[in-house]
Amino acid sequence: MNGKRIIIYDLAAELGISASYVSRALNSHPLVSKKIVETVKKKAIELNYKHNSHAANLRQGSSKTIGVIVPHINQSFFSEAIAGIEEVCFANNHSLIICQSHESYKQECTAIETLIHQNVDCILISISAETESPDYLNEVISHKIQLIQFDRYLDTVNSSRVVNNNKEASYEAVKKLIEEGYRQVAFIGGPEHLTIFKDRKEGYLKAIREACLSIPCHFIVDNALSKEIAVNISTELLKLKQPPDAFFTVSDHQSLGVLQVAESLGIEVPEKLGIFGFANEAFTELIKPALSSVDQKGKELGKCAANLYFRTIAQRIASTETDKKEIINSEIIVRQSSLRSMAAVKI
Amino acid sequence: MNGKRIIIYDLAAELGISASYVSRALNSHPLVSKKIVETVKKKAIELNYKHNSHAANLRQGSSKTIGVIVPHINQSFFSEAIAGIEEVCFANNHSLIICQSHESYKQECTAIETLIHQNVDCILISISAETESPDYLNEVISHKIQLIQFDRYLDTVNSSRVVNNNKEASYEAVKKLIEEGYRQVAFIGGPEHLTIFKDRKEGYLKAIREACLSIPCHFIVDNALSKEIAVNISTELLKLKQPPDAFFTVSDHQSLGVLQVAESLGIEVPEKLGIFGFANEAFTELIKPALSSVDQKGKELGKCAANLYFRTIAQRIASTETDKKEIINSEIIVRQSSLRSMAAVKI
DNA sequence: CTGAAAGCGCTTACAG
DNA sequence: CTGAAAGCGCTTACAG
Repeated sequence: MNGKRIIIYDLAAELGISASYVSRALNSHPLVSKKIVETVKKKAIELNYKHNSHAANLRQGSSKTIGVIVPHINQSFFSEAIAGIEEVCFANNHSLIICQSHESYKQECTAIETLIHQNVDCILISISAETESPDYLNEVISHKIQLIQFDRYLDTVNSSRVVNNNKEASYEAVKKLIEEGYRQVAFIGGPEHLTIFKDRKEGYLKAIREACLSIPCHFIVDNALSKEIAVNISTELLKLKQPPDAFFTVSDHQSLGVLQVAESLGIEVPEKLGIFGFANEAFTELIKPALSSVDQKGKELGKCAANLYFRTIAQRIASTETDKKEIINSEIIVRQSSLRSMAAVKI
Repeated sequence: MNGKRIIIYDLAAELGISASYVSRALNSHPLVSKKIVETVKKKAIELNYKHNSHAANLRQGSSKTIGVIVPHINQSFFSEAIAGIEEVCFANNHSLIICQSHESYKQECTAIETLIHQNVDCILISISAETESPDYLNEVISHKIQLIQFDRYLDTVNSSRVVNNNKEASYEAVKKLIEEGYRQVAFIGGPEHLTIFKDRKEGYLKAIREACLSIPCHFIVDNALSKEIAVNISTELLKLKQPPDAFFTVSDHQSLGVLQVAESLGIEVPEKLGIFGFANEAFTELIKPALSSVDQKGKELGKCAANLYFRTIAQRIASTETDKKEIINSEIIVRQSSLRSMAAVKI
């Protein structure tokens, strides 16, 4: 191994043909005979030649790279979505750059900047809880980079998007709680500027309304998207004279907080308190009582989001003409934490 | 917004200066006056100019990008390590490309190929369970890309590396089990060609030897790095006439499997069976009984690994001269699953 | 079927 | 302090 990287010109010199021809051969251009393609590729391997994507990208104006930005890579839903995106990108011969916003608007902007500098062809994003302004997302669009939002999105931005049937899923989940006989179902929500959390709340409200339950307004808390906040809220509510007898939360971590508070206060779940989470994190089926939740089908959603991009470029349509809204149906998973009737039987 | 991307020449034309000067100003070159730097940067923002990293990289021969390859991004240890790497990269103005091998050698090779094509300056890798051959890693080195292995490494490859004190940690963990009075401690290990698993096994053996315990050899099982396999093995062992009274496993998922088997067989943990895992996954403190484990200090380890690279380039040393082996001390976390004495007190 | 030449957008050694 | 020119490694329209 000598010091220099092997480039197309080295191959050309070795083979006694022109660099352009080598390039075409390497790309299996139809006008190059199979025999030459083979010879060139063999020589490339022999000399340990590696294609330099940056140079090709610069010339072609496309990086064949897509970027994905999520709040956290270690949450089940996001890591599954990324697995789905990866699969599709891989099948389409594109690279993937994964960034985390860590729920911070500032870090999200940095990630977007980086991806623009990297000249990605498309950005798939699930926005941070802090993000309210559409400015940075519009910046992406103004740079002719395809933008696809998934799960958490801003509806003030014109882009394709893939989301779950959040309203319906929440409605079903809360209905399950009501069917189990819970009457005072509290709600712990997320930031209101994110439509998915607004939708989950609406689903909750619809189920409550339909059952003609009267819920005190302090049982409905928005903008509480963390275990810590959920712990504080549920502690407060459960110590009331007239406490809620169930919680529906927009994330599993919030539900986990509620569960731990119930435990420390000696309130039995599901007998005295029903709990229903959202996202079907890995831990939900491991804890006791196992937590009821909503499976968002992250992998399927990720695949769908990525396919949206590849379908668009395959059809060579400008992004603005093709803003698609796709819905992935989630699955209600009822476990012990919301099964009062079963618990009664068990005793 | 018109269709074309704004480039340095556009700025130059607008400002009536040369492109080279604009480039220098944008990079705050010392020979350019503060005033001009400011004017140029202001104009850049005004025209919505974005630096094209690919072009710069091509010219400079460095991409200011580092790649990281891990088996799975959604395991606590790896996602923490990535968070640490991210932090250091960000502080040093470098981008990060994250790839998953999904424990597959083939996918790992693909990831390495991609990163070479992307011209990354450095690859940080924790290899897949399947990886036995050093060929692909050596390929990285032969392309003058810095290679740093962390956690799971191949010692047949010459590279810097950062690992935990696996042997000592395992020794301590098993000693804790022995101190609690467990005498027939079984071991469920990982692939033997990975040194970290060999080390964990050695730590186990050392503790066993030191306590002069005699363990039947079928209590020691290698190459069983998944929950499913651990379930099979522990089912088999626990049904023996003379079953083990404790398990030490090299991952938390294996321990989880053992725990679930114990539960289904009606074997009380920790009273009749002690369990000790490894990695301190998020679920370990959520399940019941809470699982004893070893915290690998993933974030610290990730930071250390990334810093290894930045320190090297800061000192402009060829990689071969600087192969460093760094050790991150892990922390033994004793929880209910291995605390027989406490359980006795409780009753 | 094959090659010479230009150009993607940037940086930098060289010259002034 | 400032600019003209070359070049990073590739691809492709053009020409033959």
